[in-house]
Amino acid sequence: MAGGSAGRTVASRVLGLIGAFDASHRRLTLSELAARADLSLPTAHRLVAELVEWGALVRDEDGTYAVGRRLWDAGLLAPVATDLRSVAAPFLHDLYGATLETVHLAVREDDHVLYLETLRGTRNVPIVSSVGSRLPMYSTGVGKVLLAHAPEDVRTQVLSGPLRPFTRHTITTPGLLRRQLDRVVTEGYATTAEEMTLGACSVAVPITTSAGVVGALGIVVSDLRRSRLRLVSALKVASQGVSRALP
Amino acid sequence: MAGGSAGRTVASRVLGLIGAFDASHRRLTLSELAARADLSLPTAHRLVAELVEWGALVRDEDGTYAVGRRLWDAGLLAPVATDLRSVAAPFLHDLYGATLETVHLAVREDDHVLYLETLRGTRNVPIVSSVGSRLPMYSTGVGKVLLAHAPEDVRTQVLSGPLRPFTRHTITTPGLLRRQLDRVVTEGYATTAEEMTLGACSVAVPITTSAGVVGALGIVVSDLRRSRLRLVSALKVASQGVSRALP
DNA sequence: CACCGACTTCCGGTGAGCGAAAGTCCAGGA
DNA sequence: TCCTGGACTTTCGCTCACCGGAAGTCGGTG
Repeated sequence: MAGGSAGRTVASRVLGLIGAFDASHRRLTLSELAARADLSLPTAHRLVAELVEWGALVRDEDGTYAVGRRLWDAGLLAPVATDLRSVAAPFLHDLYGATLETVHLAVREDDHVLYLETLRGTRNVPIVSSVGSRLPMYSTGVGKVLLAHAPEDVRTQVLSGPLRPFTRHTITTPGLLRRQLDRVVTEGYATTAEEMTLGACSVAVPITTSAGVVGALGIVVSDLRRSRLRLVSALKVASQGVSRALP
Repeated sequence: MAGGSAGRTVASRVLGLIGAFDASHRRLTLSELAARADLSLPTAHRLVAELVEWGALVRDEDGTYAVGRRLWDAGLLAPVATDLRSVAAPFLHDLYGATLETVHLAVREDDHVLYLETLRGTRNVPIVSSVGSRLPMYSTGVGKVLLAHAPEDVRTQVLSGPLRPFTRHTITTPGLLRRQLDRVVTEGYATTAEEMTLGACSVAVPITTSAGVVGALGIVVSDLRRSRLRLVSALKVASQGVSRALP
């Protein structure tokens, strides 16, 4: 068997096909799938046919492929902070009802924020996060909260890593960021001002249990100047509620 | 190679392992996985190790396996009525805010109801449905709505199939059920009274577009007698809103 | 300490899977 | 109409990844 294909297992090829999809590639043609999974066209064809038959992928009438319902089912069974999510759900709704702004529940995953839930507000604020998306910690409200309460090695790593600017307001100076994080701990909440997306500001608070900070609640608005204290109060109430209801 | 294992593809074994998990089997030991996927222990061991390495499964510290974060990610990319879900989300929140009861968004999948979203109310009403669950159509509010507006062959199939009773109030008489469905069409909403679960009643209305009925909105309460008309109004308002916002 | 059940590793035979190549299909232009 | 190019589909024979019996490991238990 020629070249780089030797030694790869069938399982890895199947997983490669599934992993070929991502948030910006929800639909792929067979050729794209083959290329992204690094498979020859016949191999991709054969495996994809089997995945479609099982329901892991679906083939659209225009010939493109997408993730299928059966993988959707399987994914829902993943124990991704299930306790936190189910406990927090009603409080997220309360927050949404009280503010009508975009509300987030997030946890730390290594050196990124993982968004577990987002309730999208009706106002016209640009939102880049959605359920399942991972964003940097230094440029988001929930991220700053989680980073401020993360173990020292994570904080060091993020602060010493490249702080890529997303907008002209993104904080790219480690010293300034660290001072902000210190203040997040003492004041109990974090804010961002157009640091991830122009036109979007955010506030966030930690969810604390006896085991420490297990997640963060955040709200995204177009302008913080007037509403900051009101939003912080609402977030703190919700966060207390979640903490109390957690096992 | 001996026996029934011949002819099976590696891909089918991998998918069998993923499919071994379901709502009542979220965690499985290696032996259970092997048995449920019909694999020998060494084969299961080898494949599972590869799935864990990729992130499709996770191994808990107690040795049991569960669906991993990477499959959760992939599942979120599935185009499972994404338009309907995103459009309906704010209206579901409105409904929840107005009633504080459990709110459902569901579509028909063959002869079952598939629950796309559920917002769980704070009242103490027993709820068996959750996102991704499939329930019969004849014993749920959203199910009756979707069945009443389903193609005739689906209606016939459900009515002639076994109507298994879940409680003593489940409707098991095809004639009675058909009369109810006719009334659902004329009155524009469906109700159930402890037909799926004792202590849970429901109201539901269709979401209608130019292409016909594309889904249903439902509310679950402990008692319908007083609030029926109020809930129907709220549901109809929300349903109109979703219809208008759908592409 | 022997036993048990569950998991892990080893290893030789073999058939599932690989990709080159040929075939099919369709859309767009000459 | 025929040609052309691109994308997908199918065939086929070689070969190496995979399978499972068997043996090894490990922790718990009487």
